Amino acid sequence: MSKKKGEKKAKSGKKKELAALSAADLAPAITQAARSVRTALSRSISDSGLYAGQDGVILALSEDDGQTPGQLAARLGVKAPTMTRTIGRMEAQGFVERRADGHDGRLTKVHLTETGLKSVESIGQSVADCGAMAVRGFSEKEVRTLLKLLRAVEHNLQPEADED
Amino acid sequence: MSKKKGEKKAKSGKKKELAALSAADLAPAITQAARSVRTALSRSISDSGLYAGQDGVILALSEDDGQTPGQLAARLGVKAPTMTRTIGRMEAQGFVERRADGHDGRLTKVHLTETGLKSVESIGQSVADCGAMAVRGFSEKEVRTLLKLLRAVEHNLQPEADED
DNA sequence: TTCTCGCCCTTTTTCTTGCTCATCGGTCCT
DNA sequence: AGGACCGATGAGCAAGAAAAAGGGCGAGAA
Repeated sequence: MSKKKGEKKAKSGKKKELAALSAADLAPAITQAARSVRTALSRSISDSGLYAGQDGVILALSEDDGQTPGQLAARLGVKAPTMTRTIGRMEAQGFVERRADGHDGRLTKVHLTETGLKSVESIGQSVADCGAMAVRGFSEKEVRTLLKLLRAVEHNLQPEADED
Repeated sequence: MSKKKGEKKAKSGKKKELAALSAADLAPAITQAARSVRTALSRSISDSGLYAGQDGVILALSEDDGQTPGQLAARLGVKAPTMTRTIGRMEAQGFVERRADGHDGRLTKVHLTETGLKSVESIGQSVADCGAMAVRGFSEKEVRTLLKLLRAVEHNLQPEADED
């Protein structure tokens, strides 16, 4: 175990290489961690009848009902087509419903149904439970640090937020 | 595992509640961060002709050529069927090739082709570049901390690795 | 005032990854 | 041999992205 590969191609011998090696390990690490979280969350919310990715829609709607698909997509960090399909699936499942906006005919408001409303608590609990399990053994400070770094990573990767 | 939810998010003003709230934010945060990483990486390696998720196969094979799909799946943290399909796609793209193992007829060894071999450097560079961009502005210690916490999260979420 | 063009939002389509369940084939043990 | 086991693969379902189409609203021009 701990098969440290040490050096790779050894192009340059700068100290920056150490940082680069750590950074190179970050993409796989975050990908795998996210997969684990996604899988665990998927199991937790499967008994509520929905899939991973749908929980965010429920929770976002529970805070502000009647958002448009575009708003939901921006809020959850996915693209509009993805949100459209997710909403369609959830509408077929009976969790949400689409309503045309009276003022703007091109807008579609998404509302929670009774079923969706009743699932809010369960979903929130599942998300919190999953998160709690993920940070099991973490100190308060570590959790906050992880959150902070995660958001910083996300911010660094935003194409438009490039104020550099 | 304690499926007990017990307390809600309303009463009981304990310090644990704060942790629960932070933990509840973790799942969305890590999901979004991973999406950003995945998207950025996808863009970086798209000019090499492959998609997100294929980079790990190339890099894993560049370290140990001739691994089986099962080994690759375990190494990259995905399930075997996923790896089978990814390998099939990459084989069609000409990056890898399957070879039957002489000793065990049920084993399939995956090898890099010339094209795959030539893409190794580019892929590694893209992954490192993406990681570097993700941790832009981070100190060396912060990067290491993030890596450590990410791996701890992943470890916490392993169902079988429950030595608790 | 009315018509038309451009823009924004939504939706559709196509591609890939990923998981779960199920199947097939080869090995190894009994 | 025959059956159990392991590894690879196939089918089905869903998320997510990019490209492109459809539709309505508003602003500008005649």
